[in-house]
Amino acid sequence: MGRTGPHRDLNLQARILTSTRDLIFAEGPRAVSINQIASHAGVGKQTIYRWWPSKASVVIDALEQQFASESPFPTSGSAKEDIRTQMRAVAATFSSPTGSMIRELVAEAQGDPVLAEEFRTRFVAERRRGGAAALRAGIAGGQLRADLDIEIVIDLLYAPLWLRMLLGHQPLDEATVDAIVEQAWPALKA
Amino acid sequence: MGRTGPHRDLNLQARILTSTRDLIFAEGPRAVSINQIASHAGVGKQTIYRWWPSKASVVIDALEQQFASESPFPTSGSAKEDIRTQMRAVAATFSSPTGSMIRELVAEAQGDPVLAEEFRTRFVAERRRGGAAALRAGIAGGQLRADLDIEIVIDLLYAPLWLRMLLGHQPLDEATVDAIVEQAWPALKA
Amino acid sequence: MGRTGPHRDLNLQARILTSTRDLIFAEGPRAVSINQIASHAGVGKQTIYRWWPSKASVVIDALEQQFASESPFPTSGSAKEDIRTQMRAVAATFSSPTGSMIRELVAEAQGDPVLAEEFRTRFVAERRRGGAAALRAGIAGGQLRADLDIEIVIDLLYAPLWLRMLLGHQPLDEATVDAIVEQAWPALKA
Amino acid sequence: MGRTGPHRDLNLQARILTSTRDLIFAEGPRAVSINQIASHAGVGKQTIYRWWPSKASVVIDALEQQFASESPFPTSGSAKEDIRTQMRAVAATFSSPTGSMIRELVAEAQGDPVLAEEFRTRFVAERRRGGAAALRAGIAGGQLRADLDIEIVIDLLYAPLWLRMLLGHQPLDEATVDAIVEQAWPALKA
DNA sequence: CGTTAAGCGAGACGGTACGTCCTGTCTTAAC
DNA sequence: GTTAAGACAGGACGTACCGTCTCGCTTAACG
Repeated sequence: MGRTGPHRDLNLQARILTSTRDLIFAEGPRAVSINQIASHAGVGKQTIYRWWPSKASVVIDALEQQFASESPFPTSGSAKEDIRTQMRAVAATFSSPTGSMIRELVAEAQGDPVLAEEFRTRFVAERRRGGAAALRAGIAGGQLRADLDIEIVIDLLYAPLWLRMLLGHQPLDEATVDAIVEQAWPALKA
Repeated sequence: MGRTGPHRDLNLQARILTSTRDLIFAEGPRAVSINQIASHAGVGKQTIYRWWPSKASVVIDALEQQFASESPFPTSGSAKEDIRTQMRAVAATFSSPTGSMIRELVAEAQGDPVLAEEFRTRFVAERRRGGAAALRAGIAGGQLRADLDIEIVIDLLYAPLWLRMLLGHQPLDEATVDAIVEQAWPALKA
Repeated sequence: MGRTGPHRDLNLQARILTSTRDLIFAEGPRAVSINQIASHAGVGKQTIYRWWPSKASVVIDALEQQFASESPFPTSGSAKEDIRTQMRAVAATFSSPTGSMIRELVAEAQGDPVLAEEFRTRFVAERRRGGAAALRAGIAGGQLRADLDIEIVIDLLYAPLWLRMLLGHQPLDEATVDAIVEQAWPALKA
Repeated sequence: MGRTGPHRDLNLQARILTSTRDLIFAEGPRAVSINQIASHAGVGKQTIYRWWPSKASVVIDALEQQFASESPFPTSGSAKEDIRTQMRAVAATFSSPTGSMIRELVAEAQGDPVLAEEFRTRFVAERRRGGAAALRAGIAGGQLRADLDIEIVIDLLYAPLWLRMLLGHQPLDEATVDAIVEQAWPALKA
């Protein structure tokens, strides 16, 4: 019992997300419209709205696709080293074109609570989990203080990276990461 | 060699900035258009565009006006206490309607390098100066480590507040501030 | 090779033209803005600009719509009588609210060569054709001179009506038409 | 009781009128703003509004200045020849840049009854007087029919020239003038 | 010969309309 | 029946011009 007409082309979603990413890479955050994405992907606007409620929702999926291939960090045994490695990876991402997508989402989320929640749940929480795991491993291994407030410490370490991406008030490179780790270390070490 | 003709009407400027602030407080940052500001201030649209290049530029000035009356923090003698007081004030501002204006500016700055630079120079740098002063005083008084990297430490302490305002992933209250200070203190104290 | 997607909504076009005519009749030609037309027709401004390059272009179409229902003049057998009848009809139109639309178009066309050409082709030429036909019939019937320069004679007869509409220097009524016909008749009759 | 202060600088008016004429010559009718005239004349806007109520009023004065040096037509003794000469002069003016000024005024007058009246009184009536004089001379000399309706005949002869300037539907040259005169002559001659 | 008030340039002002752009929904024709 | 193309209502944007107003410079008549 076959059906007639073309079927949902699953390639379409991928094409849309790729176009979104390419356009944001090329034009920077906030400079991309739904119309542009649609025509760049060779897709009708309705096809986008069928699956996503807003441009930002598309961006968040494109971002997730970007991270899909992310491999977990190897653990070296040294908590300080593992933290530094993770932070360097975050800094590198924030400095790369992928940072533009994140900046776009943060910007859009300021006026869209639904998106904000989605962004927190699907992206922010996800990234924090990795950091928390490293911290907990360090505590378990006796290298970090047992009484650390994990959420607070994650903010101490990572918020500077976020802020430098968003405001650009200070550089965001490996030296910066190292300085943060060194500066914060006395507060972390057992 | 003065110039002839009428000059910038400072009264008017104030009216525009006040209207901008009032509207943003009432409607939220994304819901305010230049037309609304103009008609609320009883002003022609061109008068706004004569003096500011964009809505965001008006907002940044309105924000500055908001902080113009800011009084300097009293110093208690205790570096830890002074830092905590300042951070609590920042957290309070970030949680107030004024925070909406800041969030709007951060969002808009993601796509507007000129605005971003203006925001860094006129707002961010200004606020960081206060924190740096408190830290230097603490170092001079022997209560804080002499080898602190001031810029890094400011980020450690304040970036979490910024990020909680922008992402809303964690609360932003006095308890949070206290937890941050306590957690970071071992890294700061002499 | 057809095209896909929705097509020009002719219903909508009619609504826009009717609104244009109604507003010009009510307010006079110069007092009508595109925004007014759009909101009176319950239409987005872009919908107007999608199909017409300027307000004047809309007016010219509204004018054409006005004349679409025009019935051809009955021929009485008397060339002089037929000419007079036609001229009276023109004078009546020029004196009616429809005259406002024509005056607006003539005015606008002074600064817009494209509109001028459109007006000549679609309105002026069309009206002149009727006059020319009457004249040729008169010549064929032996009532008018065989060597008439049709274009010149049409100007002789109708230009006074146009000019009185545009300048208002002299009345534009049936008596005027009759006087013109009587005065010019010796130059026309066989 | 005299007054103090500088007096009205009559040079200014001339400069304004010349600038107006130059700009209309250069840009065509309908393309000139008061701001442009003011800055081209090196004059404040208020100086223009001090003496003229509208842009069109300035144009009408500039036009009059243009005609100030006009010399009366010599009379040849032949009514037909005199009429033809006058009409050729009118056609030449209408075809020259001066025609742009007239077109601007006709256009503006369609929406401004006060200007329309001023234009009729100060320009149209003035020009018609010359034609009427030639016709009356021809009647007096027995070359033209005694029962001519002067106003109607002036329209018959000159309205085609006006209309060709305003609509551009037919050429406006000496051959045209000759054709009009020849075609109309049987209606005029005694 | 200094005072004073008008003429003047420059241009800021409130306001209106413009024509462009984008969003999110709806419609049509092709495959 | 899904799709690409794109029309649609709505509304913000930034520009241009209008006619009024204000500022400070210059200048001529009065005292």
